[in-house]
Amino acid sequence: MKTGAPDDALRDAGLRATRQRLTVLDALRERPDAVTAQDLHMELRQAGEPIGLTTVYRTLTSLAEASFLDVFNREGEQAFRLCGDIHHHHLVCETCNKVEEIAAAEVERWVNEVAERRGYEVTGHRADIFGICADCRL
Amino acid sequence: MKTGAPDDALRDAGLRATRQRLTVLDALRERPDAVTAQDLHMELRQAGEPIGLTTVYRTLTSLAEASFLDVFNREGEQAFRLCGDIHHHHLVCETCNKVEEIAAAEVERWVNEVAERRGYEVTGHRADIFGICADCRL
DNA sequence: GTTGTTGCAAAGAATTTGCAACATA
DNA sequence: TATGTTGCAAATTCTTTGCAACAAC
Repeated sequence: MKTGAPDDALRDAGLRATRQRLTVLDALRERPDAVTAQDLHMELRQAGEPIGLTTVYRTLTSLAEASFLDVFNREGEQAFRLCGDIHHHHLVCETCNKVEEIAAAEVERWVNEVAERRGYEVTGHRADIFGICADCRL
Repeated sequence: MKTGAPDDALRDAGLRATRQRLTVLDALRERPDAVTAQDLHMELRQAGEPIGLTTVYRTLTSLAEASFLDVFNREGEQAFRLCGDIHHHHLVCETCNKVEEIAAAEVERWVNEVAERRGYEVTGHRADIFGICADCRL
């Protein structure tokens, strides 16, 4: 029994701990990159996990709504990734799709300044960096 | 004959200046906000412009590929907006969808610092602020 | 036992493609 | 006139929904 029981997130989200949902959560825990519902479903099926595409979609959507996942809108589709904190930014490797979280105090400062100067009430912001990680540059 | 002839962009992109493409470009010039192919098509048709949805999609895609438009991936669909410079950031009003461009020297500095610290070769970044503009707050 | 969950099949929405008619250079 | 462009209809792709069988609490 390890810390951070696999179904804590589900309980917290008011979702029943079904085999399928646990499977999805486990898969997400092992990836540093963001996945698509389609891709995740295919991988799980290939790994022998019996789970329907619909369920993958529903599980990812529920977890994202409960703020357990980050949602990335790639062209045409959306990718999901486990996230700890509510607020953070990302460093994304465009080659392997790995996503690292980054702190951004500087950005927050800049956001507030700009918004105030232009008369906006801030409701959110995003600041992501795209690049090629050290491993992929080898 | 005004400066910045409406079809300069098309010429530059190696595209023929057809009535439809000029119509799309004109429409884009009048909007400070990003539009969806579907929405733009509907508006043009309602305005009596004979143009097909397929053509709107193709025109927007071509212009975006030629860097004349910015592409915003909203959930499920993508919105386009005319852009002058290759690089800039945005202040987006979530109520009226207006998009203002903002300078972000501070952000550029932050981007380079973070990337270097983590061993990434920067290929791009994005920094947008979402909020409610002064007009919409009245 | 209740009530939430699953997953198939079908519906939907956004976008792309085949192809014959047509406009631009 | 030669080649790029249009637009309809049909095909694709991602995502959602209806609903009956089923699993969690």
